Amino acid sequence: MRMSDLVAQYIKNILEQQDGEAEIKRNELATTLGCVPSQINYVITSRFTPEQGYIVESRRGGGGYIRITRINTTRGGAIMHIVNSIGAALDKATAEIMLDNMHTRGIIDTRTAKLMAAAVGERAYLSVPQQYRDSIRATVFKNMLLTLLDT
Amino acid sequence: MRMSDLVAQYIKNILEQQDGEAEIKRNELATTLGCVPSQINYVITSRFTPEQGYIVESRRGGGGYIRITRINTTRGGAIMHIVNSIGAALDKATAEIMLDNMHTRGIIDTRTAKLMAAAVGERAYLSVPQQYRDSIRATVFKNMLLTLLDT
DNA sequence: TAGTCAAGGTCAGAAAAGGACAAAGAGCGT
DNA sequence: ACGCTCTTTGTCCTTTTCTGACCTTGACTA
Repeated sequence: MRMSDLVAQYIKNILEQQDGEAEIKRNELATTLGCVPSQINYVITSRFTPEQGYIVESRRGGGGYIRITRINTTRGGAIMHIVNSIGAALDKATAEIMLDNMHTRGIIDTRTAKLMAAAVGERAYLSVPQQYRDSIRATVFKNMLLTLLDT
Repeated sequence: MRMSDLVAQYIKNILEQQDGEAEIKRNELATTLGCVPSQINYVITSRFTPEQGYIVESRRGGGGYIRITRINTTRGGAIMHIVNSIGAALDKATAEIMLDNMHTRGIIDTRTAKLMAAAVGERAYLSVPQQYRDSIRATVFKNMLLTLLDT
């Protein structure tokens, strides 16, 4: 398993146990998991962004910390938030992160996540020139998200 | 025996042993079988297509992989039949008829039908030239259909 | 207040994978 | 022999992860 996944999982566990709030010490966690400290930053910037529904605060110096908070919203609010965060284009990786997130937050079930992932997966767009892919993906994704609102 | 057949065979063996799911490392497999890495791609795109009942996902970067999932085609005979009846292009009207049909036959529920309809609706394709729309729609639709069979 | 130590932050670069695509080769039917 | 399709290979590209060197911030203390 990738180090980054391990770190992400570790943090998610804490979030789960502590009701959406995890406070960690960067160096300590790095030592515990056996990685360099900057790896923690990498994981946070790649997997715990605002787009993905997290707020990250931190403090340097003695007694410093990194606090990760999961944003709590209603289902509809969360979906609208995601819809609004999608611009004219959307790449596959971002779409997958969003789906994964909605899934872990219980907004969509596994089946739905897979169905939607199939609709935005790269393999569905091979027949069309690069330049168009991310824009169709964006609209397809948004349209699907909107239907989730009235269920 | 052709290299491509060998590769296909190898993957099928794994699928056999691992209950329909094979996760491979492209470079590793290429080395094992003594071929260039891109040969693996060729085999996948030519022999593990949606029409043939396979879902393929992959990831780049450190710890990357290619995962091939075989769909249970007997259980989903009806769906596979539909997948194969779709050619390289699919217009919105036909897609909707298919969805309606599947819904009536109880193959998919209302929610799923709506979700899928959103993914193939004309609104999602406005940003792309006409000539491409029906072909993307076809692949998006096929890919989604396959996930319905995924256990 | 200056100095020191304890955090965390940044960023660039290397490494690890897989993807796309074009060109060349092999086979096969007519 | 010719043309068409399927295979094979190689080259270059993109994405994702990992690491380390160097920077900034904050608390404490002499």
